[in-house]
Amino acid sequence: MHDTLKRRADRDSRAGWKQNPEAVQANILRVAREEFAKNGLSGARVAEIAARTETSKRMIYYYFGDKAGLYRHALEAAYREVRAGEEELDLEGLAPEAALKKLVEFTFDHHHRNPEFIRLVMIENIHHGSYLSQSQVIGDLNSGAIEHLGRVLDRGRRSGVFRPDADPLLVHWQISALTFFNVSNDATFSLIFGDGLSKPEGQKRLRRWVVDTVLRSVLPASEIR
Amino acid sequence: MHDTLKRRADRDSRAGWKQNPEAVQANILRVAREEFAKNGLSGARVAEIAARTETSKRMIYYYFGDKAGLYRHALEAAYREVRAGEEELDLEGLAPEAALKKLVEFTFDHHHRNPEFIRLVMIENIHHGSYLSQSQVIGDLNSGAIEHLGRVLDRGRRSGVFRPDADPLLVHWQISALTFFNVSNDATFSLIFGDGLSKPEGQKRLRRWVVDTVLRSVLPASEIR
Amino acid sequence: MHDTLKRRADRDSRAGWKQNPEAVQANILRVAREEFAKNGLSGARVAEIAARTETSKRMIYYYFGDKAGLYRHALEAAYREVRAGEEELDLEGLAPEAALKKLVEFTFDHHHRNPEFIRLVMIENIHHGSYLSQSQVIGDLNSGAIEHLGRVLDRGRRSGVFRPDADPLLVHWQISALTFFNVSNDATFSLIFGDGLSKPEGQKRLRRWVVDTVLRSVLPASEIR
Amino acid sequence: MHDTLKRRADRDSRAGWKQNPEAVQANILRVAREEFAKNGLSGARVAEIAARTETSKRMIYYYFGDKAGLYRHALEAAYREVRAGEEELDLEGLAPEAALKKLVEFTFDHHHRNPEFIRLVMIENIHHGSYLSQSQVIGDLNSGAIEHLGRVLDRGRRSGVFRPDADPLLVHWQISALTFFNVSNDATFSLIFGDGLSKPEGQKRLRRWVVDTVLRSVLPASEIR
DNA sequence: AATGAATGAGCATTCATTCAT
DNA sequence: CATGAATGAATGCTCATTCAT
Repeated sequence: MHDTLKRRADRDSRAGWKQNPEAVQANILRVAREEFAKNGLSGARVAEIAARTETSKRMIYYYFGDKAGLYRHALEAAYREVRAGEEELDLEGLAPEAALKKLVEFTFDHHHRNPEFIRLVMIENIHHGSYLSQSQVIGDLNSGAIEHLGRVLDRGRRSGVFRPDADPLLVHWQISALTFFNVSNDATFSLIFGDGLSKPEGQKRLRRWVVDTVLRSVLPASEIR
Repeated sequence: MHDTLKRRADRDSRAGWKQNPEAVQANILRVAREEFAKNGLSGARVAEIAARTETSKRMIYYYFGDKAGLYRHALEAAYREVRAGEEELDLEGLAPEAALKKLVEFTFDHHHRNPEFIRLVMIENIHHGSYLSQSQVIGDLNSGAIEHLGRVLDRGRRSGVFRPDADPLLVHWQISALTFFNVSNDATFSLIFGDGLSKPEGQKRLRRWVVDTVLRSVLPASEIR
Repeated sequence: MHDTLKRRADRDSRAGWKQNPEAVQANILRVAREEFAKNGLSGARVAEIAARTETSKRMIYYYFGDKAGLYRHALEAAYREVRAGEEELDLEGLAPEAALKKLVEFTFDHHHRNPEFIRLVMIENIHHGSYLSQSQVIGDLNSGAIEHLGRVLDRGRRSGVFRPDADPLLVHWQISALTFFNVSNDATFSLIFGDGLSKPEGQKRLRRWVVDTVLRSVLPASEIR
Repeated sequence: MHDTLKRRADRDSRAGWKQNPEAVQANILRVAREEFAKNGLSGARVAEIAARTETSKRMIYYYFGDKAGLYRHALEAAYREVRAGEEELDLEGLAPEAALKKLVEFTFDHHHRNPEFIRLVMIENIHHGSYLSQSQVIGDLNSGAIEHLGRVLDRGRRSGVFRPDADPLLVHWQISALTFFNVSNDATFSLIFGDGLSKPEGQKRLRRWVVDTVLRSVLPASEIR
């Protein structure tokens, strides 16, 4: 072990992660994501974020420039994490229908488990996407998802289990809509129609219903009428 | 004609709708809805709302108590308007499939034409529905939509064109998800996947796709496999 | 006495000058001028100005927008006051030489008695005149001074006591330079060359010297050689 | 060649003037002078100075203690440079009138060419000379200028071309005032009376006018009346 | 001698809200 | 009912300066 590394390790075990820029930034970003997700961009308070951090308000400005910069970085980090999760999903070895089913279920579960990410995206839409548009990460986001899905649909089309005009963009849009709405609009939907679908049992039904809906939507027309 | 009414009429014809409580309140609510929809609850500024109003800041507090009260009233007004729109829709005279199609198309178009309402609902979900829950209107909202849809599905089930387990709540949820997401997530979706689906041509395709998806989802299982 | 005036008077004697916008603004401006003159634009503290005021920091922003706006108004007010002082000076009844002498002495004394004004002008020059240039008052400042002096010089030229090419702009410039420098550079000059000229006796000598210099500069060339 | 010197030379030829204390300090001082002249003492930013420097913020504190210390050193350096310029002026070989003329012209031109120095002096006066008073250089500044001028005036007095009561301090004061004001108050004067005197042609007129004024002021009284 | 990281006190400014008339 | 004036508690942000290596 190098001397400097040893010293840093010593320090870290003593004074925590201080004098360790990456850790400080990660710590700030984690708290910022929570606060922005909870209160929105203008609703979040820099002082509150700083207070919940292991460092000071000053460091937020040192690393992220201003509140908007912090928000942008938190948003980027959230997107990057999601992207990383999607990468791990291996659909190539499955039959087309099973692969599509798995993808929908994964997305449904992912969004369900990550309401913070959903809320950040809601907030970003409230702001007309103006912060995401300034970010570097947008470019990276496009490629993957559609291509993955495209390959699955291709295979299904060739084997005749999917309709020939199945469009990966539309299917992805549909999966997104159904799994996103489930989290994003839970509050108002429950208020108006009761929380039956929000409870574990309801979520199970909903999950099956969503999977079924997506699969049906890509079946060959002949299979239906 | 009563004296006071006469005076009011005089005043109205002179200074417009001033000194006319209902009109003043409506004017405030209209501006408030726009501002809240554009900037969110904490993002909206009472001063800005007042400035765009034909009256003063003081009147906002006079009629609505505080900022939260104004927001709640604006939200209620928006929901009430939507509700009124749904009432007008007459599905009883149509065949089940045509009725369902019409309902989906109506909802799709309505949400598309009323992004302000969509944004208010998004904002309310950001706030966990805590303002809608305090409102008087929630009670009125439930009944209608589901019952309407329920009757259509019933008729379809009886005539065998819809699957026997078609659940109006799930179908309504699905229609909401697809038509809501279309407006709510337009910004981020366009940013990531291009704005092809946002443009008129894309919206047409999407509309057909949504209708198709919903209809397929309620077909009898036997019809598919 | 009108009722409202009476009420205001009552209030004023009770709660001071509050609810009296002009007085509040004047009070703020007076303190602001002192603070800006003492510490410069960036050196002055809004909080400090507010503290020395009879009102609050909030009112400064209510009436003047921001710190720069307050500075601009304070600068304008100072210039306006000077202008008003110049107006009172009546030179028309005096012989040309006596009139010029009186003008120089008046300017010398005025600047000497109003170091705060001098300092504000110094500060404004440090800022390249960018605030004065945005102000409305600049236009009013030009006309008077040069014209007054021009008439005096005209009379002197005609009676042969002043040189024919005496230019009011240059003479004014000269008077300004000598009387302004006396106040503006007192600190450094005293430090380097001793404070003899700063003390009352020295100021008397300087005043005579300045008057003499100006008068000599406008004598006909023939009178000198 | 000593080893350490050799190393330094190696370093210097590689990394420029780094690791060369005098050069680093000079570099800092040059930038500091510019920034202080442009923005004033409180208006200047240590971070900005450091950024425009070839070294770091830490070095500023290492060499100059704090912001005030840096300002003081920058001010001193500026004065020292001016002083060095004055030394070079050789008036001894000229006739008294020619010598005085040359001195005035030199001062006028010098100030015109060195607005940064003028601005530093303005700033120091804004601060009541409190930094210059702590400086070591003040002592050196006095002697030269007045003595030089005194010898010229002496010679003129003896030959009868200058008035017997011509006081070198007053004449110096006058030269300073006229040439300093020309630069220091250019912004506000131009704003109020037009920029005619600021342009090259105007500066020529002003220069002649200033020389003329100073010369006339020291003529024997008998010569005038 | 040198550098990136860190700090706390302070600063200009804003906001929802209430007062006085 | 209506309106300009007034308020205090925050809020985002900056600055000179020091620490750790």
